[in-house]
Amino acid sequence: MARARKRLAGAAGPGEPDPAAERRSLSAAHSPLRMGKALDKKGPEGKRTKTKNECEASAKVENSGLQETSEASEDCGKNLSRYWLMKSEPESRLEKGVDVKFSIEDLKAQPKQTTCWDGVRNYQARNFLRAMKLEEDAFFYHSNCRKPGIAGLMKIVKEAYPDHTQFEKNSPHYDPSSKEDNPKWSMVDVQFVRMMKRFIPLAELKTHHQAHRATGGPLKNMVLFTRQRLSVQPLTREEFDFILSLEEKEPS
DNA sequence: GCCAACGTTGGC
DNA sequence: GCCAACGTTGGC
Repeated sequence: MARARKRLAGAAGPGEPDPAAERRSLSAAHSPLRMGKALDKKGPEGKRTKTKNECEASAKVENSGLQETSEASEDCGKNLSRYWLMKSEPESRLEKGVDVKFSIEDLKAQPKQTTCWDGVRNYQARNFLRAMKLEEDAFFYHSNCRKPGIAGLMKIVKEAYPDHTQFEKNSPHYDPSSKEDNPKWSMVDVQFVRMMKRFIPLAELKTHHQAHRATGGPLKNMVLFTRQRLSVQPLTREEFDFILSLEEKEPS
């Protein structure tokens, strides 16, 4: 966002999590929570970002929970492709006097249609950012708005690096506990790929999720529903492909 | 380490 | 605007 808004990820407030909390989150495995996107710019880029990590690290972190391990281990070796869902608020909302709004239209309007995904302040979400690799696909999800749902597709164009907003006192995402020589929070850069052929509303995803819980369908464990509030979350390939297939169908 | 209070997320 | 879910804080 250019100013963005993002939602951040974490829930907690002021700030800074302690190591124990971090450990807990990591081990917990997963869950996604929420997130938001960010904003804007200040620097070269503006919005939120993601991170980078390697296979090993990422596989460990992530897998722990959310996805299946088997899948994860596979990834590590070869096809490491993973898919993501990242939340951002498309409607204006002030956070410490700063508008965190950042919609997919805002992303499209950025230079090179690229932004840094800043403002994530939740350990699980941060760890997912760190697990992201170049060229991976992510859904751009509109949250906390009149029409929540998946608006489009973007891809990771820069792996995780320190989120500069954690050091900026004026940022709504300033974290006084984070030190320059040991940054706590990360972001990645994302680039717009395309709008969904049709907007996929949260309600529709939920309907499928509920049906799939009974039938064993692809959305049965979708993190969007199993871990509320996670702003950066992983999707399996099956989840990703199923959601893309919804584009061709009539709204349900 | 437990756990109650607190604050945030985010759908409705 | 309400409020349920849930992560974080901080006393003990």
